[in-house]
This record gives sequence, structure tokens and C-alpha cells, in this order.
Amino acid sequence: MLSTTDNAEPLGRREQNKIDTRRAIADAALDLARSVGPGAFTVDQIAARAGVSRRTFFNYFHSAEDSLTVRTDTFLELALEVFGQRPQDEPLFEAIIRSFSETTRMEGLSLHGELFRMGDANPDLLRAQLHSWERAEARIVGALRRRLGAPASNLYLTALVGCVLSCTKAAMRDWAVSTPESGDDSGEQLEARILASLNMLRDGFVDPTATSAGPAAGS
Amino acid sequence: MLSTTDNAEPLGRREQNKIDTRRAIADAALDLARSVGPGAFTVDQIAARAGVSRRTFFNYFHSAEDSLTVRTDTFLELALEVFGQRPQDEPLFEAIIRSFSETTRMEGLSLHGELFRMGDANPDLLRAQLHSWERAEARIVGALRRRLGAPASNLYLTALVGCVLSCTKAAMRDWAVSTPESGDDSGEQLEARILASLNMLRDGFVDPTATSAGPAAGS
DNA sequence: GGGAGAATTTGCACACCGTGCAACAAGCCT
DNA sequence: AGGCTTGTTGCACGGTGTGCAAATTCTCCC
Repeated sequence: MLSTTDNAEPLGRREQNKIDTRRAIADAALDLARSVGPGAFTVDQIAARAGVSRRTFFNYFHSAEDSLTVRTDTFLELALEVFGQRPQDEPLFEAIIRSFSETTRMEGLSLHGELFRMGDANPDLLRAQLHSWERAEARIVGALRRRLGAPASNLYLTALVGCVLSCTKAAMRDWAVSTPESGDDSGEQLEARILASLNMLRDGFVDPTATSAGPAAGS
Repeated sequence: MLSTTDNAEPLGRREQNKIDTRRAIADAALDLARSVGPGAFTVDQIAARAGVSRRTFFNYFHSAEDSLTVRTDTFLELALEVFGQRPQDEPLFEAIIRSFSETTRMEGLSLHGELFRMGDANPDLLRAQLHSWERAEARIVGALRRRLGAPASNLYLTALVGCVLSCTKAAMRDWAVSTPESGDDSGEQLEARILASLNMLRDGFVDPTATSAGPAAGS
């Protein structure tokens, strides 16, 4: 299991414990979702498996579903972080595309397909996931505003970011449904789809006969 | 109050009662959200105000928030319906743009701004609204698939629809926040923003300095 | 090392949620 | 009318989410 934060920062016992607890809860929830299905378990079960009290669970998450969006949150957070480290003078779409495809390359991927499928089967989980993307959208808009500065209107920013995330979402969904229970080696498949959808976006969706996800989708 | 379905179909007492009840509940929920704020009332209160039992409420809606998304649902349903009546040979973006701006022209508009602001203040309501858009997205993808036929790939369809809805959403959000407590006369403002965002989409978001919306530019 | 003080966990209580179930009422059909 | 179908209601019950105060754990400084 790859950790997204390998920082060896001098964390106090307090900080470290909280991180561990949060992780334990999220992992417990994921385990349960895998074994008995999303929405088929209670908060008490998560808490018990994580080795904390029910009350503590609610100190960390607002609901059972929320504890299943941690991975989605960190994925998007990571993408944003990668984006922030791109050179300022790089063309916008170039930076966006690279950020996402780079992020997919360093993330545990099959998990996200799994989560997508879970969301399809459980409305409450789907809502939590949508909310997760929504929160990310707000953060990305902020980052983009800092990058582009004043000339970009609010409408432009929010529409653009919404579209980029919609494309990424569409790519992940398409990948999730057409790549049944794959191993971790299907990263290229996903990357290709993200690339393809973002290229469609850049080109204004001119061609309805665009290929689903070819290995090459040049600009 | 304009009804979106003025069909004088020969509905039986049964059907009519159900429609009335559903309406009564939705109206009661909206009233409450307006008077005490979203998320600050219980299902019992909604049921009482609607003149039905608590149990009956749950026969119609899964949660209090769901009863507040009825208007959003019907708005998107109406847009889809308008789209379905567009000529088949009309250019795609033309049809999409016209569908939405035509729909905004016939809908009680200030309400949607209100709902948007409510969603900002209440996470659960926001989730319900996001879910509403998500459901609409699925329906629209279906409609588009019928229109475009086989040549359109799944990824193309879902990405396109997601982007169109993201743009519409961005337009409504921008309009909602920059048009405080307006009357019903601000329809043009919204229409202009939808037009602007969908044009951005068609042009591939090339120009960061795009104007916010028509005659009056925001931020 | 130890104790004051801050942060975190936990148990408890309580109002509210969402649903299965069975009784009841209201529309429908001949 | 009288049976049939469909919708409403009350009830019960397990689960949810949160305020509160006591107990526990960590931090810091002497």
C-alpha cells in the first residue's frame, strides 16, 4: 500500500495518533464495504473494527459514507498538489492533463474503479463521492485563480474546472465499467481515457466519432 | 405559480391525489426551508405542514433534503424534454444551448438561485442537489445516445454531457451569487451566463479573459 | 520524574431518521 | 353494492448524529 505522504516530518504523538486513527477508521470502512457491500454495515461495526468507540468515529467523520471518500479526497488533493508544482508558463491544458495523468500513475488505481462501482450500487455513497468532487472543485478553482490572476472571470474558472473534473470523472467511470476487476496494471487504460476526454474538451467536442480510448490521442 | 405540466389528461382520482400529495409535501418543505432555513427542520414538521403523516412522507421521499430537489429535477427534466423536440439535424451545440436558454425562459427562476444558496449553507442539501444533477446526466446521456446513434463513444457522450451540465451549473452558481435576492426579471442574466459558458465549452476554453456574462460583467 | 494543563477518547442520553408490517381507508370496476 | 386494488397511517425497532461531562492520554516545563 503506497502512502501518499511519506514526509518524515517531526510529528508529535498527538498528530500521529490522529492520523493513525483516521486511517484505521477509513481502512475498516473500506474492508467492510468490500466484504459485505456498501451500505450494508453500521457505524458501530466500523468503529469496532477500527478499535475505537462509536463516538470517536463521529469525531472524525460525519457518516459512514464519508469514511469511504477519503481515498477519493486524497486522489484529488494529490492531483491538485501536482498541478501546483507545474511551471507557471506551461500552457493551461498541458498542465492539467499532465497533472491528472501523472497522478493516476502514482496512485493505487484499481481501488478507484472499485469505489466507482460501489457508488453505482449505493445512492448515499454516490452522494458522498459527488460531494468529494465538489469540494475538490472549489479548491482547484482557488488554485487556478491564483495561477491565472485577475483576467480570468469567475464564470470562466468555475466552468472550466467543472468541465475538467467532469471529463476526468467520465474517464474514470468509463474505465471502471469497462475494466472489470482489473489488477493494478490498467493504469495506462485510465490515463489514455483521461487524455482522450481532456483532448475532447480542448477541441470543443467537435467529433462525435471520437475513439473511446485509443493508445494515441494526439493533440 | 406556473405548472410545468398543464396536460388536461384524464387522470383518475388516484393519480391526481398522489400528484397533489407530492406537491403538497414539496411545497411544505420549501416553505419551511425558507422560513427557518435548510436543515433546521424535521420530517415531522414537513409532514404536519403538508397534512400527511410522517410515514406517508417517507412513501414519497427518502429524506427531507430530497423533497427540496423536486424543482431541480423538474427543471432538468424540462430541459431534456425541450431538447428532445429540437430538430434532429440541428447542430449539437446549437440544440443544447437553445434547450437550456429556452428552459430558463419558462421556469420560475429566482427559486433556483434560492436553492443554490441553500445548498451552499447545507451540506446534505448540496449532496441531494448534486445527486439530482447526476440523475439528470444519466437521462441526458441516454437521450443523446439515441440522437447521435452508434458513432458516438460512451466516453464522448458522458464527458460531453458532464461538461454541458457543469457549464450550466457554473452559470447558475455565478448567477445565484451575483444576483442577490432578485426578482423574476433576471432571467436574461442567467440566460446570458449559460450562453457564455456553453460558448466557452464549444471554443475549448481558449481565452481566460472571457467576459463573465453579456452586458454586465461580474467579479 | 512529576504534575499542571491541554487535547482526545469515551459512555451516556436524547431527538431524529428510515423502513417493515399490518390494519385501515379510499378510489376503481363490474 | 361489494369485492379488488392502491394508498395512508400508526407502531415498533434498530440505526444515526450530537451535546455533554468524566476519564484518559499527550505535552510541556520545572
